[in-house]
Amino acid sequence: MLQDAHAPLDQDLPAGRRRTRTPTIPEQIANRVAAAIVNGQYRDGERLREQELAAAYGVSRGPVREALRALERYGLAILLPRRGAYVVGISLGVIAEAFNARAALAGIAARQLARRGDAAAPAVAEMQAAIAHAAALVDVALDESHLFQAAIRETARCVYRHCGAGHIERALTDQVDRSIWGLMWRAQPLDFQRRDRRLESLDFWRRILAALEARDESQAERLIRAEILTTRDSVIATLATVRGETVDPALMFRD
Amino acid sequence: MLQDAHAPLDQDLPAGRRRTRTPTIPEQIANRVAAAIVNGQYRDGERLREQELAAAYGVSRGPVREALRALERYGLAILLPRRGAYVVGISLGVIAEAFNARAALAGIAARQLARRGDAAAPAVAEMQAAIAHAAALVDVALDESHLFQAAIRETARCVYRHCGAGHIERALTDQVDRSIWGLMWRAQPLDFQRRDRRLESLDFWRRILAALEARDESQAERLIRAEILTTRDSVIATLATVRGETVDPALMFRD
DNA sequence: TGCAAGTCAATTGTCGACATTCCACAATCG
DNA sequence: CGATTGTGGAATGTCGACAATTGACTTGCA
Repeated sequence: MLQDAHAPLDQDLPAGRRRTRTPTIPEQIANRVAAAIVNGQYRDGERLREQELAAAYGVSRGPVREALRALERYGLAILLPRRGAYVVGISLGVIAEAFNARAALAGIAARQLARRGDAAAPAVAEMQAAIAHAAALVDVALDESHLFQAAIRETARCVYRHCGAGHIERALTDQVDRSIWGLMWRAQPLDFQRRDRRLESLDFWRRILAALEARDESQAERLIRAEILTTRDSVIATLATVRGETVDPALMFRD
Repeated sequence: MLQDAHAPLDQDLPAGRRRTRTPTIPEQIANRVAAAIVNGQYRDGERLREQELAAAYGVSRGPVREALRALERYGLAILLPRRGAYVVGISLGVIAEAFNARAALAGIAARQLARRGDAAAPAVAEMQAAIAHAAALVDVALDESHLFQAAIRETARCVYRHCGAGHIERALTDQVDRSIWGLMWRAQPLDFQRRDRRLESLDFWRRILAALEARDESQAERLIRAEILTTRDSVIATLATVRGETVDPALMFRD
């Protein structure tokens, strides 16, 4: 795995053609390697050599080291002191479980938010803004789909932020966000490259917002679960094709 | 905050006097700064300058950069690209909440484990070993209290590992472990410097083990909650003295 | 006087070289 | 013949220097 001498990093492009707010070099490297891992282009346990990666991306080992630390944080690699970095193979089952866990948590959060009554007003306002932002990005270029995804992600975060299930619940959601989402939001842009999926997701969130405004707990929970499980199915289907791998059907429940 | 030019890092000690399995330099730096943050020796938002830290610990900026990434992972600092690292002040309330969250989760895990019947056998065996290990470390030196703490931590992990509440529950526990524990196991060695606390904790775990063997769900849950909340009270009391800070009494509930 | 653009010091980002440690292999010994 | 110890190569860890960017200050202009 290193066949792709890759497209140039953003830093190598003329300033005029740069994407919005250029991510740092370590971030870009981490994102590319992460995507490669999620797409199954690395074997489980495969070694990630600093020198190799540095050469492949045309940078020195410093930024690569940082990228490896980031991958470790996302659970996509393990770093053994003095022994190097190794890929943690992510099976489709693990990815499916991540979506399932999130669906459950998000469902609870949405239900609680709907129950909160007027205390949910700030959430609704923020969601409207976030959804509008996402809507404006529906037709963004294929390789910019992460922008749309970020907007959708922000919409979801509004729900978690304001679910108000005590500081404990909030803390948990935050923590989970750091890692499980780490997987998901690497897989999802792949999904949002399809315009119909963008529209579908947008529609889901509009209906979720409506349910919250109507304080319909069950509907809010049902819809947010459906949105996440739909994403799961779409992402898993894509990855299953790319990786030629199958998933335990039991993990793909719909309920 | 940098008055302590600090004790020498382990690397500077002769090999014979080194502690077991010397941590890497970045780890040691991260641990010291983290302890300083938890102990309230930094103000919220205070800047962490790479050059300063490097000079203070007698290393170059490379290891310091890595240590800062680790602190970010623990939620004790935020890193802004090109703008440096800033301390995230951890209030006693946040620490108390971390313990509270853990108490709730651990209680559930213990209950489920007790309910699992003979499937819990491996957990019991591992716990016995871990407790024996901890017992052997009861009289370890004050500045080695982290060794005892590690043994106790392993004991707790046995419960989480085998609680078997589905992959989802396990994943959540793992995720929470990465961050919330990040706070707790930095605060706890402080606590375990007192021999009576070590004995008390050991006793708790022996009783928890007995409850698990007896398959007494309620007792197992009650005890593990009590152990964690006891630790919470002790740690918070110590920190409150050191930092001259008070905590919302509502967070210090007992059952 | 208020605002804008330009400049400068300080700090982080990156690099290449050197030091250290680990692993694999091989030679030696029991 | 198996186990242990020594050696060599390769990769990670660390370092100091240079480059790039930021934010604050100063300067110029309306």
